[in-house]
Amino acid sequence: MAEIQSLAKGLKILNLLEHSRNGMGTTEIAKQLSIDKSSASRLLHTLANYGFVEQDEHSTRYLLGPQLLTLGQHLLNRITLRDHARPYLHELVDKTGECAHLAIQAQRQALYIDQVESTAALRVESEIGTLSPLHCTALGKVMLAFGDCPIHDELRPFTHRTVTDPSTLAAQLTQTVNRGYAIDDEEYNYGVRCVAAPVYDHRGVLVGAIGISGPAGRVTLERIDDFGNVVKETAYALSARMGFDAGLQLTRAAQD
Amino acid sequence: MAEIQSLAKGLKILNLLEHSRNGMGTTEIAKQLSIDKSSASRLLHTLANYGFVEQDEHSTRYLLGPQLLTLGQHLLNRITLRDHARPYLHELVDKTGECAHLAIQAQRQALYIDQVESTAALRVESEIGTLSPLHCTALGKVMLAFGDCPIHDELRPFTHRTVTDPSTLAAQLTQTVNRGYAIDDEEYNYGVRCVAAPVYDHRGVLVGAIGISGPAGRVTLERIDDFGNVVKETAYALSARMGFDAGLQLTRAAQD
DNA sequence: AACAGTGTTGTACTTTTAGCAACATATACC
DNA sequence: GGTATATGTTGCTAAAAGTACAACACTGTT
Repeated sequence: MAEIQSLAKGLKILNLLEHSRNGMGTTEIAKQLSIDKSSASRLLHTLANYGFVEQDEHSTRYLLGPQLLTLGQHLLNRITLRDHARPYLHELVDKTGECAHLAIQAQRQALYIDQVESTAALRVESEIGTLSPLHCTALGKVMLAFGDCPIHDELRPFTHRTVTDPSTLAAQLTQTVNRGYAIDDEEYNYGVRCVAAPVYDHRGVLVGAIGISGPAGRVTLERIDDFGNVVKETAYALSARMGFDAGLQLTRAAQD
Repeated sequence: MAEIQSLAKGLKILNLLEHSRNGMGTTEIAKQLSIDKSSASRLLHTLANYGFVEQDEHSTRYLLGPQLLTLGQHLLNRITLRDHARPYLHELVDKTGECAHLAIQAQRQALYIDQVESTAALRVESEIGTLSPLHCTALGKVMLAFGDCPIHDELRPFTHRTVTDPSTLAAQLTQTVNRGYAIDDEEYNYGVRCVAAPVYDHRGVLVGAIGISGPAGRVTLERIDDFGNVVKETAYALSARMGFDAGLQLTRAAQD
């Protein structure tokens, strides 16, 4: 197996910088890796050009760059969430018999990134990759209620049940927080009710929402609290799978 | 400035993989970067050796690797908002000649966590670590306008200009969102005007605010829009430094 | 079974890179 | 201030590394 040595050296530099608190100088890095100062200098410039390292202040010491953060976050938020969520979506389908969805927030909307269809004959069709408004979908309301995005846009009506009054919506969101799951009662599509709950990552940051949606005839208002609790518990299990630790929040709050 | 080309290619692969949800194959990567399959293959092996990429399941497609997460997290823990903000506070002082501040939200108040004093003779004294109300300071208004915290407390007056009417404040906050910066026009301390703008982190979450404050004689209402735009742009640059990418949301939506 | 599509190896060619300087700049110490 | 020590960057050429073109192994498809 061939190795591209120049690349390997660059990667070694990154690993080296991880273990230094205040950054390292060109010479220091060169010594650690047993390469010449000039090589280290050129490697560092290349890394800096792509944002993988950064020169601190007076163009002296090098630190890890923001690009690593971008890539790392990207990895964390996208790849893991969807993969981890899949079995939980199946679990929801098994327990409720309805279609299950996973969404994240994007462009102030809810972006559906995964879906597991129920085997039931009457099922709600939906497409992965579509954007839906936040104020009238269960997944969207979860993001408004548990997330950090203020309500910027107008509350456009889609059905006669769509909540268009901000204070009514605010009250609903408070209720949503209290009960731990959000409801869409035919507010986006006639004949469709949805329930959704928040998914957190290891830092306790809201990363998405999972939920179910089904015809109002099956997802009745009498049963909706049972559905809600199932979704809530499943979402909580998924959060735990993502490394979320409820105790962590308390610790952090105490610190700040 | 010399560039190590092999290293650059490896880094380009990482950037490429960021924008693909399901990973990419060797051939696909090679085409995108206009390099040979064999080169791509060897570069990928090297990246994989150091954990920067990973082969998915049946040794076919490549994905971003866990090492990026490690480095990214490391960076995140190490570098704080305050460290990042400092040069930008200096920049504000240089450009405006006024005192610059950094604040975060804590306990429903604005907590001043850093300050850079201007060299001007008439300067506003302020102490790091102090808490100020949200409704009558520029930094606080930023948090109300761009953040997620509803207005809980009563709007206590500090000067005769303090806004105590909730709907007036709400209108001001809408205005604040539209123009991108907040103003405190002698609403907390007589003779002091402040301007502040929001700072976001890599996830697009509001993490704090930076702003300037100075005597009303220098920070006049005529000049306040100029100050505002300077603060806004500087805050935006700081956000970018924190990993915030305004285009990210669009990119994400397009991919899935 | 042939085919189109991957991904990984050999090998000779040629380009890039490493190492050695010199240079520029910064910091410390009499 | 001037010398000394250390650092970071830049020319230059030998030498080593990487590239391209194959051939090969493997998969799934028609």
